[in-house]
Amino acid sequence: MSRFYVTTPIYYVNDVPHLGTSYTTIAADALRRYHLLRGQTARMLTGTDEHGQKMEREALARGVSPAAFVDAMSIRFAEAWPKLEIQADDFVRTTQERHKRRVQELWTTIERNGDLYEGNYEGWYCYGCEGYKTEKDLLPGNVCPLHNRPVEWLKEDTYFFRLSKYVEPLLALYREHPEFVQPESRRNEVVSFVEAGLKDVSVSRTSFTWGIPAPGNPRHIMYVWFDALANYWSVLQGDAEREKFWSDGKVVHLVGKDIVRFHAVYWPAFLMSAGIPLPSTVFAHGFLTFGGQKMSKSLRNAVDPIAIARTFGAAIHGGDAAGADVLRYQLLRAIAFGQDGDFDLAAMIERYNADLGKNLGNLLARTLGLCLKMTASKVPPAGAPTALEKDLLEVAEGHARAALEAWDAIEPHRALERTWAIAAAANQYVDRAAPWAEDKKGNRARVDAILGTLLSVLGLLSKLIWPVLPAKSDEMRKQLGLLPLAPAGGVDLLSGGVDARLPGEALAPGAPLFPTLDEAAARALVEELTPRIPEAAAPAPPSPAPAPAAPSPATPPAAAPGALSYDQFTAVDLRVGVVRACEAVPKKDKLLKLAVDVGEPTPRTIVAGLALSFEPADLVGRKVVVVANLAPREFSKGLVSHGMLLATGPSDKLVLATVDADAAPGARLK
RNA sequence: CGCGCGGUGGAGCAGCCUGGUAGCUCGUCGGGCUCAUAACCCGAAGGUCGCAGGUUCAAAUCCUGCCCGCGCAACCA
Repeated sequence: MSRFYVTTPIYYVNDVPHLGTSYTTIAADALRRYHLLRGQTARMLTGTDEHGQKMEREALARGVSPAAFVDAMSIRFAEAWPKLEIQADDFVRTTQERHKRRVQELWTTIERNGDLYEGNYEGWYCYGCEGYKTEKDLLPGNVCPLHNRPVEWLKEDTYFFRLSKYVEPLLALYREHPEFVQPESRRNEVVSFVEAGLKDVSVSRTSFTWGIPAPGNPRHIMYVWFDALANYWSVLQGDAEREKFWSDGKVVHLVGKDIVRFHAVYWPAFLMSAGIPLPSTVFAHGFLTFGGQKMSKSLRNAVDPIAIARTFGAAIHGGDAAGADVLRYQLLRAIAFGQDGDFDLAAMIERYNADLGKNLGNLLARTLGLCLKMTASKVPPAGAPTALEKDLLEVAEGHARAALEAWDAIEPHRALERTWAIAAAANQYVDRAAPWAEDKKGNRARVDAILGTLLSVLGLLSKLIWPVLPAKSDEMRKQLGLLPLAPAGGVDLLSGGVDARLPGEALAPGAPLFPTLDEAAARALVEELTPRIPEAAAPAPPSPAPAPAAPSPATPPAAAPGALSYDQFTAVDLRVGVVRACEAVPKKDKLLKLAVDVGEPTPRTIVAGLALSFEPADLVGRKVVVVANLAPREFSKGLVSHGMLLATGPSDKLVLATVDADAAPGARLK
């Protein structure tokens, strides 16, 4: 019996379960269910990534221990997924002992095989940024552009992994197993990245403690990616049956396209080094937009997939599970898996009405309605098939086969397209066969043959939809007088195509499976589900006053909003400046780079978004008001602004704040 | 030379890897049926597959160049 093992990335515990992570996790669950239906032993893993310096800081900032902090955060993920009808077989947390122990073993193996060596990571370190800078990030004189002060050359002890050794083995892997990275566009990206050569990577840090210590040298904490990637493998270890998923199964890592490189380069290299078999496939899906808008951080937090499921479920009188099913369907049907896509509420409702309501739902309702009238809601005796029945069955089984192939190729959108083609064919068939006309003619045998065929096809459909719409599959099967699917290992429930039903079995017609939403209901639903983004996102009118260079999150809302103390005001160093030179900034069509004399030995470089309102030449000689003590801001390599000009108006009709005639450059405003 | 994605009937998309009558959903128009969730079925209108070259018997599909959108990145400091 073959094994199938699918994983999602482990989500950074400081994040929330949003639409993007839900998308990956739903896809993983659908694949798990598909393989179960095929009689395979299928296993799905998701979890949370809980280590790292950022986590440590975050916890300390709240005055709690990192361990307590991640406990509280992780549970939000564990609790979210079942609400979307996702049933992971395991939920890994990188802070779990079972994981840590195995990662340390992995480390030891790699070290023993000679692929780890101690060295030190050297670089320019900015204490302000708390991070290393590369040469190109720096201004002449090795000054950090953000903090306007010199960086220091620091050395930190670290272990390196000999990634450079694996260029050829990795290229061979991609060549011999083109399915290892999918889709192909991502594979090309990875191949060209590796072809450009690989440098050894630093895999430990000594500057923080919240992580897994290196065996034998606990001063070193494993770099988070080393720790995190290993989860897919670590949680299977120690149990003979579970280990077989890795050693003798198909292993699929589902990832977002942003983290392909880690999964398709680092991870297989680690495994090669340790002599552990490689996963079968790293499949990268695309990114989602929401109603055509990019998923900004605030939007991402505002769009709650669980609320969408709940609200939709209520709107169709089906409960949370029904709503989750519809969300799952929309995500997997409307977006080509592997490509970027848009999630649009109105489109979801439209597709719900069309595909789920009018096509599949109505097919079930009309069939059961016919049976109620003509067979007393019992499965009729089998009848001799005519060309109509043969055609339908042939078409249905052809689509079913194509759907299975699509699932095998990890193309849920195609699998669903083919599945729904069966329902469409069955609707056509009802019209052609016209059982109501046969009934009027008193042609019992024909009526029985037709309705029996429809019931069989509906039975097939109830199975094909199960990976994506598990709750609705159960409901549909109940109405058809069938038990809910409970795939048991070893039996391929989809190999048989259309199964005939036993005559006499009772049907149980019920409420519409997918009641359609009329225009008013649809509008109300979109209205209700459209996220309200907190006021921060509202476009602020251009203000002549600079925002105070606020020590932001430390002091939250308690203080009177907007009111500055006198001291705060005087902290803003406003000075008179004279523009000495001005030029456009290449490739930045809104920006001008100015040299402004503020009474200092050399004019300051200030970058301002004035290009839509002024020609560079018109500004030379103008007297302006400058915020002189604003933190420097880097726009691109080497282009740093040391101050801000005051202006007002829309961006294409700005008016500069200025002062009367006599003020000298550098004069302070008060 | 920053990275990536896209441009296919009115709207939204698939097809492109593995060239061979341009497909799906919605919308529009006409008809049918009456079992069904104002549903379903049939038919029609509507497309220079961004542009220009090239390869080929044959190009939406492969190659080259260009144009136009969008996302990311450090574009109002």
